[in-house]
Amino acid sequence: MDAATTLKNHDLRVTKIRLAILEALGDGHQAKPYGELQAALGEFDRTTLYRTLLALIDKGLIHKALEENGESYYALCGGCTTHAHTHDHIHFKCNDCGTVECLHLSSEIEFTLPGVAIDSLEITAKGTCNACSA
Amino acid sequence: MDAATTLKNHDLRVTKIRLAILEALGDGHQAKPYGELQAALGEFDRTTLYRTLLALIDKGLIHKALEENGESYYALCGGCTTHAHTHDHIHFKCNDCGTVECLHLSSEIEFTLPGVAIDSLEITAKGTCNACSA
DNA sequence: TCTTTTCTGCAACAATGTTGCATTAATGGG
DNA sequence: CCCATTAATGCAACATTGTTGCAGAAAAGA
Repeated sequence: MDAATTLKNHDLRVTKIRLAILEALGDGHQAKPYGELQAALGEFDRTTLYRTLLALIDKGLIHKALEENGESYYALCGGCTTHAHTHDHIHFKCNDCGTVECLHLSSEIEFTLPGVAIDSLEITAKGTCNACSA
Repeated sequence: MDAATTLKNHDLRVTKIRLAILEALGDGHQAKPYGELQAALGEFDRTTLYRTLLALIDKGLIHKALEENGESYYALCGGCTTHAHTHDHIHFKCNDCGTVECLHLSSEIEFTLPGVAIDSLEITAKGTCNACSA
């Protein structure tokens, strides 16, 4: 399914910046920092980028993978559907190359905390990726 | 051990703002957002607060518990020593009252990712806390 | 093509992060 | 207790991101 169709399916009009963002996010298993998106989409206004990201998040097309040093990382919601990301979805950041990947675990992470009800889990792992450790 | 001694033990001079920050962070199992710290420490310059937080983090007295919507939450390194927080340390945020707590798990969370070497894990759980679910 | 609805760009402002520099305060020695 | 040294603080200034209002431009469907 192409990007334009995806947008229509989510009640979003097909516009240049939306197509450009979806293209910039690539195959979706990698998250990109806001700054990189802004640089890649320099032809568009910063406010428009900001609002477009909000719209895409709202409609479940992308998600904020992580926030680090005041910068947000965004990624396509690949397999993830609109409903909450489940406990088998984690983000991995390579300390060497800076790449942030969305990964799925084969099994869910489980644990309980006394007295509290857990709605969502955000798990960020940091280390060295395949390519950088070679 | 009082705050002044703790500071000295970590190669930090004992100053007003440092004592005030340590006091503001209370017993340490709860993380406070930057904005709240700044409001509580209004008598000090914003830059000084910023640099003092960096210094306290650098010396292992406090840590950044989480970052959300561009705001950082800070907490005392209670049991944690200077070395990295281990996999049994998580942060829980109550969606109702906004409280962020540092919690320890009885068992470490374990999982592997093919090909990558994991150095650190950050786990943030969100939901409803004990008090708010009552 | 026209109309409606939404999106975009611009202006403007708030908050946090960050650095340089001069002044002030904390420490340890005498 | 005072002095010299070293580190911390406050101020100014600027970068980046987040955020809102509003008018003009563009998308969608009839």
